[in-house]
Amino acid sequence: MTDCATCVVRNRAICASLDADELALLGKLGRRHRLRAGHSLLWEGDDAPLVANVMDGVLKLAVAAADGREQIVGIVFPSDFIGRPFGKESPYSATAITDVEVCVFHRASFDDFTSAHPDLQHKLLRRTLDELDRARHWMMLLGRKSAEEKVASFLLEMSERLSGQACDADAQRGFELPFGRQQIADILGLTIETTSRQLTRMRANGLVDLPSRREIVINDRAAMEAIAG
Amino acid sequence: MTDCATCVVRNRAICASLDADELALLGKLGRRHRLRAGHSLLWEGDDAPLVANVMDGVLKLAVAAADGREQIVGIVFPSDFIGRPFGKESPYSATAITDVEVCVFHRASFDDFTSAHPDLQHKLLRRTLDELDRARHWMMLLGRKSAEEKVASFLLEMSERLSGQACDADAQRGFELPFGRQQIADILGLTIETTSRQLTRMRANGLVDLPSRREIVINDRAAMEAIAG
DNA sequence: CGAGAAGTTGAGTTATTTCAACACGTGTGG
DNA sequence: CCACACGTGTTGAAATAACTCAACTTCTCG
Repeated sequence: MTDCATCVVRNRAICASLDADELALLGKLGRRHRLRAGHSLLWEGDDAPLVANVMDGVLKLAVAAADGREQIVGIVFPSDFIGRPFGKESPYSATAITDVEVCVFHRASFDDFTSAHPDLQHKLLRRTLDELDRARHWMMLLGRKSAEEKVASFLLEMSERLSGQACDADAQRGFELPFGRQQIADILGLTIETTSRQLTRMRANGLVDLPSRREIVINDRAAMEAIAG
Repeated sequence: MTDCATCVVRNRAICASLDADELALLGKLGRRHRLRAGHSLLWEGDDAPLVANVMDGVLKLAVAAADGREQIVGIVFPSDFIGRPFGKESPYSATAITDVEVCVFHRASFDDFTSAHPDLQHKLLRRTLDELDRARHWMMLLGRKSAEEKVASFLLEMSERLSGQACDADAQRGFELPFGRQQIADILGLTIETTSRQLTRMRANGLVDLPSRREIVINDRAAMEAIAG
């Protein structure tokens, strides 16, 4: 049994809509679970018997082609929800990018619980609507933006989403990506070489500093926004 | 006042979850409205004071860049839902592609009604989850597929969604697109020329017939699926 | 310290875009 | 009924952004 009362993401996750009694009930359904970087929680095309809340770490949602091409279609941060409630196989895989801690539920029992708790369902609807907006916004990037615009947009979005709690200006200027270059390429629909070249060029122009492989410092946010288009 | 009892899409739209009394209530909130092809119901970035169900016709959801580039991020068919419940400005425009008949609600009153009717909310959640899956699937296409694969995938998806009611094999082989070439290009993240060339090539290979500008006949579905990847 | 993974850089190739001309079809007015 | 003009779609040639392949460099970690 899981102790929702001490959950680190409780006030940000969908569970925030529940009162103490409901939380206790939900706690009986959930199991905390650790996942090492590189391991998957859901597989594309497989029946998905579970849903989950992320407590710590980052996961990617990805679709793969037969020949190995991969497109990352979503990034899951702490307090985000993973999975496909109400039936259906999972249309994408969910794989841990860092070591991850999740709160896992059997899909069927979570579905039942959700149906009985309209507030939870409402919270889930709002989140899904937000995710849909984000996905559609990303479609514009994938379909119509140049490599340079893609990288600039990516850096700006990550600087915002990674700040999370600490949303002061400093945290947004410098941050550490949880992704390697190949993963950035898979998010942007580019090759690893093009991604690397764009970052190098931005560093040469003084737009960013790259203190280490995964650290990014945005020197000129306004210029970056102008490039992102 | 709108008469939901005689609505042509009632059993397919989200309203299907409602009983007679609830339908009558909802009917008081809704207004039927006609929209000519080319006119918009929502504008990107504007506050969206309404939501709607489509009764007849087709609309596009699109995101535009300052320089005129456009990406279509969703296609809305009869019985589909349009709009962004629960606040927020509309992140995309919704524009009629054919003449359209919609059932429009003030967003605020629709939100209230939804909150009071968990079944409706449940239906809305399921639809939003489906839309999210579709959008993510499309992200793979936009980010990783070649022009040929894009066009093949598009034709197959349209053959399925346009069949709608008449889902016999004939209706899926030949169908009439509600889009012009430019709109197909905006859906696929290509130029109009590339789109045209791919279609011409498919006709030359005997994969499709193009009896008129908007008609498509898929001759070899299996081959088309192989190309779509 | 050494080996392997991850990232960068360069040179050449290619898919897609861009720019421009042309074809088709349809509706209007002479 | 024909001519013409406009919107839409097609085709061709040239330009280019991004990809591919390959070598090299830099980190990371045992």
